Amino acid sequence: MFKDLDPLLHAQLRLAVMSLLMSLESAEFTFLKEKTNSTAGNLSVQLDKLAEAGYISLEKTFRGKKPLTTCRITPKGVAAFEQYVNDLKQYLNHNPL
Amino acid sequence: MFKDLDPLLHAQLRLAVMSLLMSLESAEFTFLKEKTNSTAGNLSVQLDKLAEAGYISLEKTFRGKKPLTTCRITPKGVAAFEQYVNDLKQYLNHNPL
DNA sequence: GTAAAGTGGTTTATTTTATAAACCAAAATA
DNA sequence: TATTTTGGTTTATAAAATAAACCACTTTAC
Repeated sequence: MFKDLDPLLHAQLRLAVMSLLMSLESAEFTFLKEKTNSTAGNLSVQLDKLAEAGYISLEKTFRGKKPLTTCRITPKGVAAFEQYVNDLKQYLNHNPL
Repeated sequence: MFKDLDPLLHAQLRLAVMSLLMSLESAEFTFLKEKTNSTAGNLSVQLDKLAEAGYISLEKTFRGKKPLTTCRITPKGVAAFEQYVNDLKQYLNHNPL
């Protein structure tokens, strides 16, 4: 009855990041940090997890002399997000038996 | 932008239990165990947490000689569930900026 | 009747996660 | 030139989920 929820997406910060990236071509680290109201440490860790799963790509460059991390959702990430949203519906629409 | 999700509800098993109880007058331990496909140990722990938060009530009696645990959602639980579902929408409907 | 397995759980231990704290290099500011 | 700020990473700690072990009692099989 209840499908398992993708544990990578069923976590507040990672879900927020993915949600933002779903509607954005790309987003910078600092932008995500602000929008999600997270600490840099936490965000850094969670971005790495999403990247390791292949849900997002991370491009690390420099803007002038300062580091610049740019994030993009991948096709795999889009698919995973959509699947997650779909699976979650079972939990939210409390269907009677 | 992203409201904090109630950590008590943002957990697969507890959410599944609450989802079931939203549409049921009451449910027995074994019923919830089957429907959620969980182990007795895990379910026991998570039910206790929901009960401690006042989201459900647990009635422990006997049926014949065997223990019988009956679970019910409380008004507080209903409110929390509805709030959670509402908050979650922000994360799912990826609104552009 | 008594050993073995099953029911309906609880308790404790282990693993996994999330979060926070500490740190680092470079740059900007005072 | 010391101090703070920026843009992060790495490491340590706290919290959570899960699994394993256990318990009381019952039923079934010898």
